[in-house]
Amino acid sequence: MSLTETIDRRPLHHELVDRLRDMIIEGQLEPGQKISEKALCERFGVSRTPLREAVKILAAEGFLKLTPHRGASVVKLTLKDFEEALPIMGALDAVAGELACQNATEAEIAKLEDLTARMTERFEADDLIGYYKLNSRIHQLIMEMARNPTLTRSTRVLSERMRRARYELNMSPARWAQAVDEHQAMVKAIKNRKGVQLGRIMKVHVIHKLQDLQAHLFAEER
Amino acid sequence: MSLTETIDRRPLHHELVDRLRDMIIEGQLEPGQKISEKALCERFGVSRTPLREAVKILAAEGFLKLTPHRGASVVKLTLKDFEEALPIMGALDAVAGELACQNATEAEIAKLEDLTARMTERFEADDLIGYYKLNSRIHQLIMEMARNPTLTRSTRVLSERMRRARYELNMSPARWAQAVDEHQAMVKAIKNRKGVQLGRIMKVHVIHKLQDLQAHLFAEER
DNA sequence: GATATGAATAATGAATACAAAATACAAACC
DNA sequence: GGTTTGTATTTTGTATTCATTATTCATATC
Repeated sequence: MSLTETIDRRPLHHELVDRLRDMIIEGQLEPGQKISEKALCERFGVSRTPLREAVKILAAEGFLKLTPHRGASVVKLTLKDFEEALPIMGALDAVAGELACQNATEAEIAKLEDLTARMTERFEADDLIGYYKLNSRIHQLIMEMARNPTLTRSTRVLSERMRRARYELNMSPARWAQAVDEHQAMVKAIKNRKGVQLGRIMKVHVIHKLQDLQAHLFAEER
Repeated sequence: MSLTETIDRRPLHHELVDRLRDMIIEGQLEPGQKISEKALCERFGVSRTPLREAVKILAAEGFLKLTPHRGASVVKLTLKDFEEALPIMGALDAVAGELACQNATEAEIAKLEDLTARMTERFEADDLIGYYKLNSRIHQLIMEMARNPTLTRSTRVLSERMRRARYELNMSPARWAQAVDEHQAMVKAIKNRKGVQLGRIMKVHVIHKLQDLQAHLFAEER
C-alpha cells in the first residue's frame, strides 16, 4: 500500500448515486418502475436523507423522473429517445475525433492500435463480452485524446444512456464485422491525423449503432 | 384567475435550484466563493434539507463543486473552460440548425424572420439589453424548430454557462454588426431549407462569440 | 352495479437533532 | 520567533421526527 494514498471517505450519497445508476443501466431497476425510498433505504441500510440527495442527482442526470409528492420513477427510454440522441452523439463523437487527431501523442495512437487489434481478436473469438470491454476502453481513449474534459462530461450522460441499451443488444454477425472494420478505419485516420475524416467515420459509426437498436431492441415498438 | 389553473406547489429544492442558479449566472455568487449552508438557509428562510438537495443538483449541473466535508463552492470558469465548450456548442448548434431546416413550419420561419427584424432594430437603436432578449428568443426558437428535446437538454447547461459570461460582455460595435449579419444569413438559409449551410453559419457564429470573450472578458488572463 | 365520498394508511416534503469531520486558535515546546 | 499539538468551535454528513399530500379501501349514494 502506498504511503501517499489518501483514505477515501466519500459521502454516502455519492456511493448511492453510483450504485443506483448502475442498477438502472443494468436493468435491475426497470424502466417505469417507481423508486420506493423506504425500500431502497432498507436495502442499502441508510437513512432517507442521503438517498434522497442521490435521487435528486440522478433526476438531474436524466435517469429518474421526479413527480412532486409522488416520488421518483425510472425514466423509460423509447426508440424516439435514441433517435433524438443519435445526431447529438454523432456530432459529439465527430468533434472528439477531430480534436483527438490534433492532440493525440504517438504513444496514445500506438495504444489505440493495440486495443483495436485485441478487440478484433475478441471478435474473431466470438467473445462479445470481451469485445464490449475493449470497445469501451477504445472510445474512452479517443475521448481522452481529445483533451477536452467538458466534452467528456457532455458526452457522459448520453453514452451511459446508450450503455443501457447495450445490455439487451445482440449485434448481427454482419453488423459486428462492419463495426470492426469501422474501428480499423478509425485507427488509420488517426495515424494519418485526418481529423475531419475520423470525425466522419465516428459519426457513421454511431448511425450504424442506432440501426442495430432499431432492428433488434425496439422491434416490438413498430 | 383561470379556473383551469392548477395550484403550483413545487418542492422547495426546485425553487432553490432556480434561485441559486440565477444568482450564480448573474454573478451574485462569485466564482470560487464558498457556499455556506447556514447563511443561505437563513437568507432563504428554509431548513438545510431542501437547500442541500438543491446544492447537489447544481453540482450535478456543473455550477458548484463539492468537496467532502468541506462544502460547496461556485465553479470558477476560466478562458480554458470556454475554449473547451466552444467546439461542443458549435457542433450542437450546427445539429440544431440542420434539424431546424428539416422540421420547421413556415409559420415558425416567419416568426424567426420577424424576431430577427426586431433584433436588428434593437441593434440600430443601440439597445444592447433589448438585443440580447431577442437574441435569446431566436436561439430558443431555432432549438424548438429542431424538434429534439434531448438536444435542447444537452445544450442547456452549456448555454447557461455562456449566459454567465454574457453578463460581463460588451461587444465591439464592429463585432455586433457582424453578429447581426450572421443572423440575417441564418434566416436566409432556413428560408431556403439549406440545413448544412445553416449548420455552418451557426458554428461560425459561436466561434465569433468566443473571440469576443477572448478579447474582452478574459483579457487579464493572458 | 357503478360512481362518489371520506376515513385510514402510506408516502413524500421539510425541519430538527445528533455525529463526525474540518477549521480556528491558543498553549506548549523547540 | 516559529512550529507543533491539543482543544473549542464551526460546518458538514446522517438520522430521526413532524407535517403535508397522495393513495387505498370501505362505505354510502344514485
